[in-house]
Amino acid sequence: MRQPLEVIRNAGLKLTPRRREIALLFAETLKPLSPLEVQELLRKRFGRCGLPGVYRNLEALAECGLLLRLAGFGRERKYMFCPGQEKHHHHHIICVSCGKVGHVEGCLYHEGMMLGGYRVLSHIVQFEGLCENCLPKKP
Amino acid sequence: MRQPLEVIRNAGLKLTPRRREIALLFAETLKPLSPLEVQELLRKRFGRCGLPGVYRNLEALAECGLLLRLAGFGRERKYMFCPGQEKHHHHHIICVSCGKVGHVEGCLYHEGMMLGGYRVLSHIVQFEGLCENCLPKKP
DNA sequence: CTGCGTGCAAAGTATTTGCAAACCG
DNA sequence: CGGTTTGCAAATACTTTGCACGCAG
Repeated sequence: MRQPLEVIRNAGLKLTPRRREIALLFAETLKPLSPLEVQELLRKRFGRCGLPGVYRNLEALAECGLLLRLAGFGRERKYMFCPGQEKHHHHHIICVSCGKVGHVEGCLYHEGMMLGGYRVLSHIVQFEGLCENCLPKKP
Repeated sequence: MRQPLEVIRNAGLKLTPRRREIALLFAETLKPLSPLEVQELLRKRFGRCGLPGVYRNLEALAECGLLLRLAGFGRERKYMFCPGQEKHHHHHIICVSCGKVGHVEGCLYHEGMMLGGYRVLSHIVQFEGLCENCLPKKP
């Protein structure tokens, strides 16, 4: 797994305390977090922290590939840590019970293929399910 | 293809002018529309029309299966007409050039299957591409 | 030093709610 | 007639911007 702080440096971003805290928070948590949740967690751990800064950092970290923007229908933005290799195409599955994010390998869709008369340029694939730990609880 | 107005009646919703206009607008347009776009189109065609009513109707029509909420990353909500059978599992592909929505049959994922150690409960799959008409323009 | 990064306050956008009047069935 | 549905105004939720100060490189 790539080292979060290295990724930030390689992207030409400064490694400020705020940035470092956010990156490590996601690396430890491994769950989808909204900007507001990130702010609350940072406040508990490190004192004050402005929401605009959180938004800017989440975008910056998503831009450099460390975080992933989550697809969804609502107006709520969510990000999560993506520990995979940059060039490795894969998708994610989120546990509806505990929020843990898993990786799904072997995607069957790829750029350029034809589907229903269209040439595919990009796709969103995202799963919800139950992880190994939560399965026994909800059989 | 199901008759939009029938679907509304069967869902126990009243068939008001506003509702009828929205349903027919989507049935004719066959493109993803945001609440604001819907309001503007209705205003042009039928005079005034309140945004809250549009929001409520879009949700109601999505609830009864006539419209589909579009997945995405932004904060902008989009809906589109879904002329398929209710029980027929399929996904959609949106032309990035003209916005036309096509159907993709034969999804390879289904409820209950195991993926990466998770039991799948639901999934979002959505494509962007170029439709037959727009393909020649962008070779 | 220099310019990116930060917090704060304030501005934007998108969506939702309360309510009285209008309307379908 | 009675419960939905509607438009309007206002409230809410979420996100972005402007700006002066602070800190990494």
